This record gives sequence, structure tokens and C-alpha cells, in this order.
Amino acid sequence: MYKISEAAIRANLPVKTVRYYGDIGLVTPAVRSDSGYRLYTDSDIAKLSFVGRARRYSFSIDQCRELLDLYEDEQRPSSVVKKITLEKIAEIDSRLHELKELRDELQHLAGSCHGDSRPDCPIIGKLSNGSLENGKF
Amino acid sequence: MYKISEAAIRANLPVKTVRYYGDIGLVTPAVRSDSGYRLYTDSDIAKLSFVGRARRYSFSIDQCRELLDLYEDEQRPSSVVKKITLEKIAEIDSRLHELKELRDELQHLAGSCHGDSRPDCPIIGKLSNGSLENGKF
DNA sequence: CTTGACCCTCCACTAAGGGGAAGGTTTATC
DNA sequence: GATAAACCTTCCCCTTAGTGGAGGGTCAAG
Repeated sequence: MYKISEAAIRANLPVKTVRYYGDIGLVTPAVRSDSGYRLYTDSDIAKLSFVGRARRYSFSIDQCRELLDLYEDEQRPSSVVKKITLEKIAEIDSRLHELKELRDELQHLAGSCHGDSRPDCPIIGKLSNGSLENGKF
Repeated sequence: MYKISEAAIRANLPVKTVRYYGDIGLVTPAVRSDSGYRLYTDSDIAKLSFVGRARRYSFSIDQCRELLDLYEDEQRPSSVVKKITLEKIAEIDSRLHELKELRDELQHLAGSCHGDSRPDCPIIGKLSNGSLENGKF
């Protein structure tokens, strides 16, 4: 049984985060000591690490909760896990697409701006009225 | 002079957002009516639209504040605007890079999961201990 | 005169924690 | 035994960029 800071180190998470995961009922410590300290088992730490990895894979807390249920269910069909993962991939693809378009448009804007000390600027122009004017007014 | 809902329509923003921009001192209405209604001028609406476009370009509120200052400064050097835009592009590039790596790794994981009714799953395995095991335990 | 469409302010909520205060516990040192 | 450092607790506020709603005032039409 580990106190929170030891558990946090082992799970490679900040203490605040571990406490927070307890508060929201994602990973609750097995027991409390007489003085009220949270005490974590190795199994708890495995779950914390699991969530930590899933979060690094950009799964939301709710998705982590779902994955954690599957993690604990030894009868889980792998199809469910795969489905959640494919959804996550689709989400990322969509975000990638948006960001690419945004980037290209900003790049275009920056490319058409001479970027010197003169006040006219096509970027401001575009933001001002949606057309690519020089933005001097 | 337009009341808030008219201003919101003209700026193509939700009323709540227009009020919010006033609250945070980003775009404050020119005056208030006797009864306390916010009254916006055409110039205010131009600023609101400007911010709306910049937000759609994923500039943060703080960046919008900076851009708005430049928008209002007829002496602005275009170099400053360009610099902010290039910073934004770099930020997006970095996020793109992260997301691509994440996507590829998830794709790899999903590809190695048979996705049927059996309980062993390499995705869970990876999340459990970082190695690509089948995740049955 | 009342109804409905506006408008106001204030409060709470979102995601996922971070920062810090006030106070109790434990451990090491003197 | 005293004390100080390190650790733990709960509680509250802060973040982004708004959104939703309650409770109440204003205005124009019928």
C-alpha cells in the first residue's frame, strides 16, 4: 500500500491528478489509513498508469472510464475496444483535416504580406472584411 | 446604433458571445441606452466581425486582442502582424505533428487487434503496460 | 392592459486539472 | 520530549471561451 505521492511516482502522474481521479470516481484508492491518508494497491497503480497512457493517447476522461471498464472485464470482446479506438482515430483525422486547411490559409496570408514597416497588411485586410485587401484604412 | 441582437446578427456571432466580449473588454459597446441596453456602432460591429474571423482562424482571445490593437493602429508595421501569424502557423504545425504521430500509433494498434468477440486485445495490452501484448490477463 | 420579444445582471457549468491556504500527521533530528 | 521538515488532508479559486438559465426590467403591438 502506497501513500499518494509514492503512488503518483509509480503511476507517473502528478499527485494532484491522482487525487482528482479519486474525486471523480475514475480510480479510487483501495482504503484510507486511520489518519485519512489515501492508500493505493499495486492494482490501483496499474489502473492509474493505464489511464495515464490512455490520456497521453488523447482519450478523454469519459473514454478512459469506458476503456477502464473493458480493462477490468476479462470477458470483454476486443471488438468494443477496437471500435472506441477507431472512433478516436476518426476524431483525430477530422481535427487533422481542419488544422491543415487552417494552416494552408494562414500560410497563404503570411506569404502575401510583405512584413515590413509599412502599415498596409493583407492579413489584417482579410480579417477585416474577408477579402484579401491590403488592410489599410 | 444597434441593440445587441441586431449587432450579433450583423457580426455573425451569438448574442452571448458579443456580451462576453464586452465583459472582458475586448469589444465594448460605444454607449448604453437610458434603459441600460448596449448600443453598438458600425465600427463596433466591424471589430466584432474581425474578432469572429480571427477566432475562426483559431487565434486565441489574447491574440485577438493583440490583432485588434493592430487593426486599430493605422501606423502598425505589417511585420508585427506577420510575426503573430507565423507564430500561429508554428503552433499549428506542432499540433499537426503530434496528432499525426498519435494517429499512426493508434492506427497501428487498431490494425493489430482482430476485433472480434475474443477477450484478448493488443490495444488494452499496450495501454496496460506499454508493450504490445495481447492484453489478456 | 397584457402578451411576447427583447434586454439586463448574476450565477453555475463545461475539461482536466493547477495553485495555494489552512491545518493535521509522520518522521527524523537534536 | 520538542521541533522542524516533509507529507497528507480538505477547501476554494483559477484557467479557455464561452453557454445556459433564473429572475426581473423594457418596449412595441394588439
